Amino acid sequence: MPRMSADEKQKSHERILKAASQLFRERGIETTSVADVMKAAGLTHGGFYRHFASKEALVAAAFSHAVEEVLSDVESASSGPDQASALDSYVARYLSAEHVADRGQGCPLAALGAEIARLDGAAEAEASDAVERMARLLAADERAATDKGVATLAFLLGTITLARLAKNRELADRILDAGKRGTALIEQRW
Amino acid sequence: MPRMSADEKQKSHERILKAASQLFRERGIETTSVADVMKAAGLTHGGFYRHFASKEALVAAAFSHAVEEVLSDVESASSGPDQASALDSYVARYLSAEHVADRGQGCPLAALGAEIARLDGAAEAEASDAVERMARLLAADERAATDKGVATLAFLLGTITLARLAKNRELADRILDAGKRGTALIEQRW
DNA sequence: TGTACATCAGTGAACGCGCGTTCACTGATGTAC
DNA sequence: TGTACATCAGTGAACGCGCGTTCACTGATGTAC
Repeated sequence: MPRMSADEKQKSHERILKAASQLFRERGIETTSVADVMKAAGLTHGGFYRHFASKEALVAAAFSHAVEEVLSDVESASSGPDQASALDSYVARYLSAEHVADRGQGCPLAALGAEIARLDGAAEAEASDAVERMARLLAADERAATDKGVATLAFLLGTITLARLAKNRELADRILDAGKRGTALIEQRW
Repeated sequence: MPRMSADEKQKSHERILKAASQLFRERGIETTSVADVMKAAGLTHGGFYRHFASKEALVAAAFSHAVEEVLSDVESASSGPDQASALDSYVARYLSAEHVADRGQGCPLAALGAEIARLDGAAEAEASDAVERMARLLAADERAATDKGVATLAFLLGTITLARLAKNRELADRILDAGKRGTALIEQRW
């Protein structure tokens, strides 16, 4: 069957990256093997090293991929006519039961932040930049104080982490409600 | 050398628990081996199963141990004469550069929350209860709305997670400052 | 209180297993003429 | 455009290694008389 065309290779590359960025967020980095990722991408593990130098390199690339995805999503929405409501709808989606359940497509900082903070590879620097970019977006009012954005991000991330720890739906909903009230408070009174 | 007295066994048990609760918070659960824990407790790995049925059981016990430690610390302080200022000083300690650096002795929800949310063992139920107890303490004003406590906890946890991702001290300090301002806002305007 | 014996905390070698990574191999792809 | 050949994407077996766990063993502890 081998070998594939250059075009096919790039498609494989993207499938690996997509699978990794989802599986790492869902199950964690250490708990997801290279073979798991390759299988999810429809390939066998041996071919992995034609695409990435190591698992560590994949971690950095997959995290970066997830961050760009989320960021460009918010960026494009908030560059539209109604910037404020675009951010509001992003916050509402962030604090939804769907986001609590769907780690694989959710916020990479919430899913992997604590784990990445322990590493000291390329992903660490990526994550630090992601925090700043995300905060700047959430600060909303142009060149205004990014500390408002930092506060909003901290609040969102903390809320979803607590909601994911809740053992039942009712508690999770109470946590999400507190999160909504909190972000509104920051929005209005910062 | 073996065997030790019942008294010595209990001391070993406590050393294992203490080492585990620190190492798991520092390095993560999956990235800390049973042998690492036993070595830190001054023992060899073989003896582990005289104390715990499995690594999973140790995880639950160590997490619980860390939570009780933190909780009794805050509880005893806030049952004193000046409850409000005891909570204030806890929040100040939580949002300190020392807490950012010292994961091993810090908040177990911040260090392990995301990782535990992915498990489905005994530790998961423990963590859910820990969220509720912690929130009740932080709500401060007696039987008042615990959603204020939930919001404060989310904010603290989110802030320390972001600060731990910061690649330099300056950014970390800016994040901690935003956290201080945010908790004060919740305290005053909730 | 002293003696005989069962218990069991701790040791360190060994187990099966899954991990990240390497490698010989395959055959379609891409290139040089 | 056609032919000859080098490249290399993907496969699947194999590597060394560290993991959680088990086990035979040790000798001090605890207990029964």
